[in-house]
Amino acid sequence: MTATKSRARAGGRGRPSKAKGLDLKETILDAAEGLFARHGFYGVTTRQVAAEAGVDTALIHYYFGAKRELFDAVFLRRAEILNQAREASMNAYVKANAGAMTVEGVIEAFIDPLLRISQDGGQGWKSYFVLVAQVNNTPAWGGETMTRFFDPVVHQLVETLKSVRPEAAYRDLYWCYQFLTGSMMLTLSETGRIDSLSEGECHSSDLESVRQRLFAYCAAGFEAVIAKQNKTLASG
Amino acid sequence: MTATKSRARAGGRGRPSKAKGLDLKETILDAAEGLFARHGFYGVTTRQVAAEAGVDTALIHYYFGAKRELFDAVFLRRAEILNQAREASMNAYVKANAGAMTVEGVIEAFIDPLLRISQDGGQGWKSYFVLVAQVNNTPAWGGETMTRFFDPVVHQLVETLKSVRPEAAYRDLYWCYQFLTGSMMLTLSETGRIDSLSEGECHSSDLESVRQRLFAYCAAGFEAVIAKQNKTLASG
DNA sequence: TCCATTTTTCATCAAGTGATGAAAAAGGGC
DNA sequence: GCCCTTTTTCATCACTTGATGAAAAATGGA
Repeated sequence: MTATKSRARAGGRGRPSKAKGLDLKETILDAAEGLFARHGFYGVTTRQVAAEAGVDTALIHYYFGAKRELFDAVFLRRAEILNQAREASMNAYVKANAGAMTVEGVIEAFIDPLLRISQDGGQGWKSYFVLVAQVNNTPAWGGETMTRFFDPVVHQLVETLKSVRPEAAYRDLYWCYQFLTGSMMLTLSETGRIDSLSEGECHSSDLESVRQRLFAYCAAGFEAVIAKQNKTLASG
Repeated sequence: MTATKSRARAGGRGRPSKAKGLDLKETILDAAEGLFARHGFYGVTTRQVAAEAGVDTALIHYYFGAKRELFDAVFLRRAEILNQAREASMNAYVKANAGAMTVEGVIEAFIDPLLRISQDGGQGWKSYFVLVAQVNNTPAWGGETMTRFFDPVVHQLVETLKSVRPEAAYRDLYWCYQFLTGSMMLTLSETGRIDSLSEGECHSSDLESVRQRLFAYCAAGFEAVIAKQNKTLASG
């Protein structure tokens, strides 16, 4: 029943220092992020967020407006950082391997920033990836949200792959991207299912093992689909 | 505000024929299934389910008890059918190709029943797959639910693959299974994202195109990971 | 036809929901 | 020190939530 009061200052009401004000906004976003990730948008109440942040309910509306706007703020906060990291990674790869790009190299440049951020970015980023994976699987408004925030970098991936394998049809590249993103999102959300399924042989949080397998897995998948479809087309 | 009254009978209250009674139970499950799939467990109220089914709210509690029990009933209804179809498909493949099984063949036997059911089973099954994909990505209780219902057939897949590639480590097979299930679930939930992403080049509902690509994609991925890990081990 | 049983409806509860307006507290500029 | 602005709290609203008990209606067996 009582609030956690973990981070907010203890005494009195009224206006605190400007620094604290900004801090509270971030504290609210952190609390909301964790809760939304665990229980989804409808599974969380503004009161829970307030309690987790150690803040009055009204303060959330003061800073963010309606509940949905709070969710959007959570989603937006890290989306830009993510896009910049991925774009930079891909540009760096293209620049460094201009003459000798491989499918696997391009895919690694696309995925690896996310794995690194998840490993080094702390719990906030872990929650954020769970959130994105959840949105990615939400039929009602998830597709639109993903499109709005992440389309450009995906098109960059597809175009780069097209330049590496000019004979590949866009249709095949988009299907393969869907397969890739499904694997990637499920992996990043670290649901723990693989832990129990493998009876301790594998661990969701072991992203180093993922790195040793996912890039090669996806690259081989892309190559196989491209080869197969071109063969089918040639013989048809 | 007013209920849809789409399917329930029009007049009077009281006990209808026994056939109608069973029908109403199914009607409620259908309505709940569609709504839960679109908006998640917390995004749906029992009143919405009642309205969609054209039924009094109290009737839902009469038949199913608490809201969560209704959800479980929805999940359970098709899980068994699904497991039987997949198990039969894999057994048939093993029997027919005892001496000459391939990784791609096994994977196809594992996935194809789901694609066929989704194509031929009507809207109810489509909703159900969205629901499963959603649960699969739910960190709080999703992993446990998936484990409870779907572990056996997954172990059957892994064991069969192990018999085809005895040199493969279980660790690799489980990781590859995770990649596979991520692709498969996202594909089955038909979010429509690939439609807008590819600007009309691909369609979520075009499962024939999926069939022509997903099996080959996953099989190549498995083979690549197995080969790479064995090479790493040998040289390490 | 009467009666025990099952199904359906109605009315309502207690708790919780998102949201808001106004007052109180704390700064900062002068 | 005074006043204007910003931040925080309090009290509360109008509504929705999941759930239930009891009454009403329909059924089927004797």
